[in-house]
Amino acid sequence: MSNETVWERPEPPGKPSPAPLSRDLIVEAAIRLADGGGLDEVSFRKVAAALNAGPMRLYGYVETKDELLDLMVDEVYGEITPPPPSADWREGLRHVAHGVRAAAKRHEWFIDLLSNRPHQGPNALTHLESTLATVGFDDIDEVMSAVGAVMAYVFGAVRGEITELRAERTTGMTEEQWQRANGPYMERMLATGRYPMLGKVMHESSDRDPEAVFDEGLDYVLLGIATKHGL
Amino acid sequence: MSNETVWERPEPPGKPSPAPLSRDLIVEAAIRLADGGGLDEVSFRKVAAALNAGPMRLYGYVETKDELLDLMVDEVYGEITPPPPSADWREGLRHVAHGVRAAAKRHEWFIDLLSNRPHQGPNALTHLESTLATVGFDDIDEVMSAVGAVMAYVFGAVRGEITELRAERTTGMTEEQWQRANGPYMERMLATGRYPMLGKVMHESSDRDPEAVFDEGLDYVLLGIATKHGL
DNA sequence: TATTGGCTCGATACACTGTATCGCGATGAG
DNA sequence: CTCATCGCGATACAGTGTATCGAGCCAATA
Repeated sequence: MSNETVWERPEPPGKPSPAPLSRDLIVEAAIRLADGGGLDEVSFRKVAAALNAGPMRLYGYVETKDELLDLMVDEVYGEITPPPPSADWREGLRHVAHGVRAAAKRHEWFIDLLSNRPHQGPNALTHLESTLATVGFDDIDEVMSAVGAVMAYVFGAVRGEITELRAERTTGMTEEQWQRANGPYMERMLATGRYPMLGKVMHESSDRDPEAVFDEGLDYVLLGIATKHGL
Repeated sequence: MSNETVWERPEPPGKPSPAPLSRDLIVEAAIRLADGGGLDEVSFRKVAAALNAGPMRLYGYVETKDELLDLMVDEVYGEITPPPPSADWREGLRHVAHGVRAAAKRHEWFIDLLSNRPHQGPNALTHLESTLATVGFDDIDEVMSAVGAVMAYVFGAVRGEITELRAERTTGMTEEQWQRANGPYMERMLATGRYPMLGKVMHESSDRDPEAVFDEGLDYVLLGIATKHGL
């Protein structure tokens, strides 16, 4: 007869697992889903299913879907390491910029959630605090101005990168396929002769490492700040 | 007996008006709805209703909703006037930056549609062409780099402005109401003592004209470009 | 111990979305 | 006048966020 202990009992099919839930577990699951398949995968039904729960159960922990999205955003802010205190303002801002870029590349949906609501979560505030702190200017208005400009550039640049990245992925994997898909349309456009500069860009420009392009733009901003404030 | 001609026959209530339709009419209606009530107002049903048509009728002119959104975006690009040929690169880029900002403020939904797909509509291409053309650098890579950095900043900055604007509108109309609504939370946060710089910003910084802030950031970028390329 | 109260969970429902399918009705051709 | 064609839109389907409410369980009280 077989009455050995079953160490890993398979869940009875009817009631999969009444695992305890928490905000963090929900946010974690939502992020995992979003990382895997984009923001479309984040619905209360799908998140709940990923946690073996009914959709309505989530409302005990999260008021509304917008709140869940806010929590996801704040979680990403928490992943970004602050600049070391030893860094001067240029190094510090560069550190922050790269941190945001890296986080946004890990979580492509992050950049899509920027327009919804201003980010006032604890992690976002900590992130902002450390960013402000790394810029040691005396005049607080100058600090805000510099940080604001850098952040605006960073968000704009990262969004551009991700949009392009998504487009490539949609059309097909390779650059070559993209050329074949959008080539005819662009060729027709260029053939009209109304876009000489665009033609030059497409034919003569060297396609460079995205990170180098990002850094070059960032350097413009930092250099401009330094020049203007005489640093 | 009354058999006079009825010159203006009221539409029979069942069939309001079989007005002819076109892509442009549809896009125009969609933009009007979006301007009035945000992107949420743009659904095939609502757009069609605004044109006295059934929802399915639109599919004769527009393949999919994403296409409609693309058309709306391109229409906005068409509203932005190119810089005058006489402008040097700084004036030209400033002109473009202000044009984009103004357009995005007229159509707050515009900035939300940037992440979806790269903008390859005819108006967007024309816009890009004139932007490239206004930067008369010899090296095409330098042109791209400068234009890319400026556009990244502009989109990031404008998005920030609009996000803030929306937040103010959501919480309530006035700044004072906002203070009362979010004040307690922020005060509690600041009271922890973990955000000294943030506290300084909130208490000591002068709240300046958004356009001046935008211009200052833009000047950083332009100044950086000029300095780096020795102009 | 029996009962009752409360609370947690999720099934159901509602209004809405984008879009596929298909039948009706008007319009043009023979 | 009849027939065919085709554009339109009613209907349907799968999905969304979320309000409502009933069932079931757990704990405390009689």
